[in-house]
Amino acid sequence: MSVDLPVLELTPKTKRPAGEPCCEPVVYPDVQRDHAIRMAEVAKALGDPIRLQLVDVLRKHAGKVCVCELVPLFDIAQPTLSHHLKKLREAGIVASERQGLWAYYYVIPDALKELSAWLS
Amino acid sequence: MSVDLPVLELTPKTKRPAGEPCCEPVVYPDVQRDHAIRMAEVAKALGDPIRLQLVDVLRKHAGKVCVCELVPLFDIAQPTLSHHLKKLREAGIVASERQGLWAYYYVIPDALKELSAWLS
DNA sequence: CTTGTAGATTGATGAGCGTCGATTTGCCTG
DNA sequence: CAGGCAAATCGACGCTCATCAATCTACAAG
Repeated sequence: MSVDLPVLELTPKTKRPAGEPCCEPVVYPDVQRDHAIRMAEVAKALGDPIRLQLVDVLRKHAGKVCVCELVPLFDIAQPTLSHHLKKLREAGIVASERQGLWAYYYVIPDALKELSAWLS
Repeated sequence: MSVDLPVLELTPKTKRPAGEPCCEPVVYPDVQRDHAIRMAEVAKALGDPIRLQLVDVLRKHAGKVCVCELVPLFDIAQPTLSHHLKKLREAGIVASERQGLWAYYYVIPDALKELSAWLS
């Protein structure tokens, strides 16, 4: 998990037959280590079909959505949905707000911005 | 893992106190099940810092990049890098081409398109 | 044919994930 | 206070993951 970048050597260390370079020297990653870790964290959270659809619902719906509305949308048990929402919360993609018995979830503005910008 | 969508009921099944709706009926996910699965597959592959940086290098570098140029960029063993490249291949993000001893990798055009479009 | 090298594969290990049933927590209402 | 409900947490299950050392597979050069 140690991605110590900026240690690029444009002339690779591995020996190779003289006069036969396998390819042009490569560009080293522009994305800094921290950004890569952050974006990978978001991508990982989106790496489950249910969580991706959860984010999709929350994004399409302006405002906050009650969990009790989300449960019947998916064919999974309530604790499993709660687990997925927790993952999205831990990834900083969504946030929640309690009001009495119900919990309301919403997508944090610009949470997907960095990854989106890198992808396009 | 069964996300049988289009079975949305706009009037949720769960009982609730009459006259006290917890929220407006929610929109059901626009993304079809297949698209969600496909995009989650791509997102999952990008959900590792090293793989994300690998894709970043390959994207920034026009043309194909030799594996021997990639190895010294990251602080991981060669089999581990090979493993990550395989994951990216299986996710349909990159492809490879062998020429003699060397293997060249490149990002498949438009492989990230769907996810990118959904994110923005 | 033998040696050396690039890259992929295998096997093992320890950690994490998705799922569920059961339980707990917190709040509202009689 | 007692009962009920929404949502979160717990505990357990089987499975996948990232990682490495060791091995294997092609291929090139002497």
